[in-house]
Amino acid sequence: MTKKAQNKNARTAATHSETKKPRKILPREERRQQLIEATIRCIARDGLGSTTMQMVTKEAGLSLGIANLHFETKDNLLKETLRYVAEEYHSGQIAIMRGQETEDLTNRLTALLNFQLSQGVTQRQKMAVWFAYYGEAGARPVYQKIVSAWDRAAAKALETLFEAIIEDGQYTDSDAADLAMGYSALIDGLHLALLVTPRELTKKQAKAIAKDFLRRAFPNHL
Amino acid sequence: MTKKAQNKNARTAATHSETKKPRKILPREERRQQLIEATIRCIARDGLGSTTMQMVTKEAGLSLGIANLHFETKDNLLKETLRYVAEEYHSGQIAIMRGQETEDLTNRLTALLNFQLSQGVTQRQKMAVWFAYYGEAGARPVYQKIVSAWDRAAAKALETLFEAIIEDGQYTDSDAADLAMGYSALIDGLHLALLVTPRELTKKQAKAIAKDFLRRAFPNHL
DNA sequence: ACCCAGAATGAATAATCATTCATTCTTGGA
DNA sequence: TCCAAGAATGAATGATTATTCATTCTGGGT
Repeated sequence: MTKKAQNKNARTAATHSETKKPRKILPREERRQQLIEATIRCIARDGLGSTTMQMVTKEAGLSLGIANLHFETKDNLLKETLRYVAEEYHSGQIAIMRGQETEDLTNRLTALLNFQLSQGVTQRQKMAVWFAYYGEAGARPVYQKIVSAWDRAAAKALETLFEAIIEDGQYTDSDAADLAMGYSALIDGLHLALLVTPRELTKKQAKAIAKDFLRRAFPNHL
Repeated sequence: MTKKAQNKNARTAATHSETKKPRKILPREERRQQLIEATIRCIARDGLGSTTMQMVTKEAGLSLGIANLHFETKDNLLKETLRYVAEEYHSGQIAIMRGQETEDLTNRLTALLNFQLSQGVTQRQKMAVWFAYYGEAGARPVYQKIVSAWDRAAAKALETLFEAIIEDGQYTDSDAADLAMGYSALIDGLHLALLVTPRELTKKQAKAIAKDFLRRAFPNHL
């Protein structure tokens, strides 16, 4: 028997021991989530530009056609992935800023900072996806649109928090809007530095730098 | 005579008035620069991921094969484009920071800020290219390598400048390295905001925010 | 005036990819 | 137990793309 014939047999015989994969059927939403998470890993590993359907479905351990079955098109899969990451980050942020947990402004501020530079947010996977989309945002208005609603909500919440702190601490020469924009720009910039030049910046340092910014702005609170 | 025949003639007859393009021969370096600039425009307009050789060469008004002739591969063209943008930005920055023009530290500081948020640097074209590459940097070490040498040099120059200012102003409780990292993160974040949400932030505002950061850090100098 | 080195062209090639869909398989309910 | 609804598969298709290279053209040197 030739090797070719053996291979053919192996592929034909359903009872062969090696690499049998019992097809599993799951509800639509579970599969969608599974595919979104595989997409995140692929984008982080290989970049948005060279992520293919083959890679994503293989990463998820499923067949090639599955992504089109649940997302129609690749474009759709990418948009849903961005939506997921954006929602995860921004909703977490906003929950802290609107903060039911604590009335104390200083606590809310440090909780926000700790979240924004937390292990979960600053893992390469998440930041890589984030900046991959930013990189294409200039050319793809649809990406901007997905993020902008969340972005505005987060900016508004931050401004409101800063206003309360400014009033509480009588920082009369500070503008809440400008400070909020500056602080979120700083956080974005630190995320970028953590992603691109991790050798030059630890998470601990990043936290210290962000805290410095807040201390200079609100000295009576930190 | 049919329309088809006319078209055929038009294409064949070298003397026809319409769309004749006298082939021009230029030295290698000029063509390379022309192609790099076309690449920048394409990345800004359509994104790094969907920029094709056809688009770049058409944008440059040249034939399809020309880019491979002068850059060997598309990958090479993209790397050289990044190198060009990185050099333009960082060499400009560093020249100001090392500043022969003025010994005055405050002047040097504001000159730096004005350059970093100048018309030339903050035009969509340049920022879009910049962040398109950052978006892929996580997956493409070669991009990190191209930028990192310049990046370290700029960071070093900024740190040196800040050290001088700290000594000059006796800001004893400030760390030059942390301040420098914070300031460049802030500038990066402002660039990102100008690119992605230009409606929410003007260049004037961005300058005011950056200046605020420096004022809080070096109150006696600004 | 006239070559010819090499710059420029673009049709052809080969590789890669997203998407389709005929077929196979799974499982909850009758 | 058995069946049908529909979930999952992956070979095939058609579109797009980077790259090649035979051919054409240009202009500086003789």
